[in-house]
Amino acid sequence: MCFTLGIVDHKMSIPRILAVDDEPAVGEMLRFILENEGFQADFAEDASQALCLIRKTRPDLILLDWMLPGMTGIELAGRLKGNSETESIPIIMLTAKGEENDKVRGLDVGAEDYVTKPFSARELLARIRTILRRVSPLLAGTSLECNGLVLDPVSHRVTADRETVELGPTEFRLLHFFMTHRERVFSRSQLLDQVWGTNVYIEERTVDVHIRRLRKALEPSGKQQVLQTVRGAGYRFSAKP
Amino acid sequence: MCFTLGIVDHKMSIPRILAVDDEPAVGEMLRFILENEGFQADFAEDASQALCLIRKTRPDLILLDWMLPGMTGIELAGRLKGNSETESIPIIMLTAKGEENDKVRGLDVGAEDYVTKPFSARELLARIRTILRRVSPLLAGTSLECNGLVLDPVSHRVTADRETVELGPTEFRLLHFFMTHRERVFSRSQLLDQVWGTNVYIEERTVDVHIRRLRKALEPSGKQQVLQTVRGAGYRFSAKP
DNA sequence: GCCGACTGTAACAAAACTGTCATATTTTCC
DNA sequence: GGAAAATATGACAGTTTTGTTACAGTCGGC
Repeated sequence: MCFTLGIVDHKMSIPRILAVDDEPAVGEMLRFILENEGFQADFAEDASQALCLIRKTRPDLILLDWMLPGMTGIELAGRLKGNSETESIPIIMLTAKGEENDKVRGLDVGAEDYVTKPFSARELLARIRTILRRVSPLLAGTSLECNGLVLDPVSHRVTADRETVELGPTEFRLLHFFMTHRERVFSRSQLLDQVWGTNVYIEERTVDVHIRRLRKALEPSGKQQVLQTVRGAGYRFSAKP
Repeated sequence: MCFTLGIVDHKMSIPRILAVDDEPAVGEMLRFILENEGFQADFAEDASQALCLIRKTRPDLILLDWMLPGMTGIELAGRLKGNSETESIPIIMLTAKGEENDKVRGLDVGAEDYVTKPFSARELLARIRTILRRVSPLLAGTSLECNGLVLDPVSHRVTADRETVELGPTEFRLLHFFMTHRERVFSRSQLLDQVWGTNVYIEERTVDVHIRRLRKALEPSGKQQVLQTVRGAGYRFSAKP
């Protein structure tokens, strides 16, 4: 079926998320977080703008402020859920603290989840992933790509020019971190903090060893050059030589 | 003096930012944004924890919620600004919307800037950069440019007309220093102090050698002319021939 | 309890960087 | 033009940093 094909096609690309909030600052914050995580982010300030964008961009998930001028978030949610074209788009409601009882109404109206403001970036992302995984597994993994090197967090798989690359857990996390923080030097100690976790006391030279393992795993594909040594400073992931 | 050496050393490293907010979700959000941007981020939930962390980590900048349990943010700010050890640490106050008049009090107490919640990540980062640039340009980490010659402290990379220039650590520091202090002559002894560090006793002629190496590295691009010899005085970085 | 995969550490090898010196080369001033 | 001073250049050996490998301990599954 052509329609299905279209959907499938779409599902292979980067998840598109629409944030709706009357506060532009919140919108920018959301967009920052989402884009940083590799999602495609759109932002609408009110319900009509949201509807327009939904029609145009067909988001895979919607973050919806409960309180909106004109049409409230709940009304908008209800309308989306009542329309066969849009009813399958999952919605996460954003509610201000203390509006707990509203959450029931929000859920009643068909929202998949709700998050109270102020929310933590990590929590929000976790919920987004959970829902995307449930609704359409192929989407949840914002797969990261860098000329032929692809890392898919969901399937926990790395490929170089379509060839599977075998990595241990640490190497995977290391590569994931690098691919989300490109063109930037990190000292061994920073890497230990960010990839191993804070307050772990591990020899700095251990980082070298894992870099080595990662390079070795990438070697068959020639992609090991993205992991660059910056003498005296640390390591860097970069597409440029 | 040893103390001075420490400071100089410190200024070359990554900016450390402390966020203080009684709402853990906000703290996580801040940390997420800051770390993602490459800052070193710490987080404190209350004033006493903040004081402890300030003593321990010596942050380069503090994000301070106006409203804190126990001691308010303003009180804490006042205390920091009253202490000679901490008075030079810039503070950005985070105030809730509608507390506009409080902003004056915040500034009175010595805060460098204020941001109203909810804030946009981009805005917050922009203000942080502005302040860091003002307080200590070396920390801000924006890339330096001079007709085609670009030095990016973040990726620790130098390019001349888009072509990567390979530099050793000392040459990198030397160029970095020159690009942040253009159109000015420096004697060999000044350069040794500023680039190598104080209390290092090294032959002055050594500077010549590193200048030579730097020039050689820039030669392929023809950019070596920015490093000019000032006979009898030292060296100068200049865009003009 | 055994096996295999994974980690961190240590030790050695290789590579890169550094400071110094000896020797050109240039500039300045007489 | 020539001497003296200042700077440029190239080579070298010591040092530091990084690469690489081997090994032992840990953990989970079977």
